[in-house]
Amino acid sequence: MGEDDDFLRLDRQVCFPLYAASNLFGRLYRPVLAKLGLTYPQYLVMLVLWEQAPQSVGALGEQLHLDSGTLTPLLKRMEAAGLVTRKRDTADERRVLVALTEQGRALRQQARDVPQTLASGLSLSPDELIDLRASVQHLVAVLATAEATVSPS
Amino acid sequence: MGEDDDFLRLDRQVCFPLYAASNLFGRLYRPVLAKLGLTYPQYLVMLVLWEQAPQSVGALGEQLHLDSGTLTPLLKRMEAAGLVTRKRDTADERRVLVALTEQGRALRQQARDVPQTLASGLSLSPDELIDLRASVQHLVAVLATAEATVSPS
DNA sequence: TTCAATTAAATTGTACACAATATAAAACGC
DNA sequence: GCGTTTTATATTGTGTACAATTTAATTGAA
Repeated sequence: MGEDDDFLRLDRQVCFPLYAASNLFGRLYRPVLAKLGLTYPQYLVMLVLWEQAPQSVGALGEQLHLDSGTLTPLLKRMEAAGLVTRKRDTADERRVLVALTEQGRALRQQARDVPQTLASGLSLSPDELIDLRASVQHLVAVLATAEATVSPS
Repeated sequence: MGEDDDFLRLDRQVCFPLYAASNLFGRLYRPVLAKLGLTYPQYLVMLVLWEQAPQSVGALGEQLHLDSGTLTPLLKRMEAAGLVTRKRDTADERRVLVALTEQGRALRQQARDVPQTLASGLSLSPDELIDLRASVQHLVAVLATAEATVSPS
């Protein structure tokens, strides 16, 4: 194993800590979100819908970088939980519009301090958090571009 | 929705881009790793084993931040694919030692340029990549600590 | 207008993640 | 030594992720 093999070293990977961090975040959120009756991906869907609703499944997927294969069953569970409604768009019957129920809107108040609760256990300075967020946001943009390049729409 | 609700805004979240980036990375790796007969998590296991083998399931899990519920079926598939062996540790029959087969060791050569291939499509400068890696590595350390604090061993 | 492409969701099948539980071996107290 | 506790892995059940395919609606070109 020569020098050029070293790119396979664990501590050289970006993907690896990213993967671990994402899993760890999910695990940390779980008990907090369970009190709201949400899973971590469902919470992210709610964040998107609290910004704007109704939205089509495709629009949700674009923001979350998920496709209908993931979203459809997830949204059905959220519908069963009474948080959202799913209705065919009368203007374009191919689309399904996801809207918030009263309960779904009300949940925002209960979720109000979730971010604080999580952040408070993290011993990261606000500056570190802001820098990190900007870096990862940039990475997402780059990865989304790369994805589009490989499989152009 | 007052000012203090703003922590729920999507563009304020760290977890959200992290989640998206991890998924996007997995999607980007998939076609490349498929040629090696690996999934993305399996590739990470191989990275760990290429550093040192054999290792117990628990030791693997500590490095990958995964538990036996995830690793056991994954390792069984890798065993079925002929990449690793799983043997009870004769010194402690509770443990299972995961070792590389000849094929598993040989795969490292074929994986040699996977990191380059991926990075080349990313339009991130080496410095950006190094900074990002350090930031996320730090985050993992912080998250792992938080996890240990919530549910102490 | 018609019917061949395109588009939007849903479905199918495989592979993670993880909490909770089960099982079995080792360590420990006495 | 022996029962209790702890530790290491496996199992079970739920919920994602995603490629590939299917279904149905819209668009578009002749």
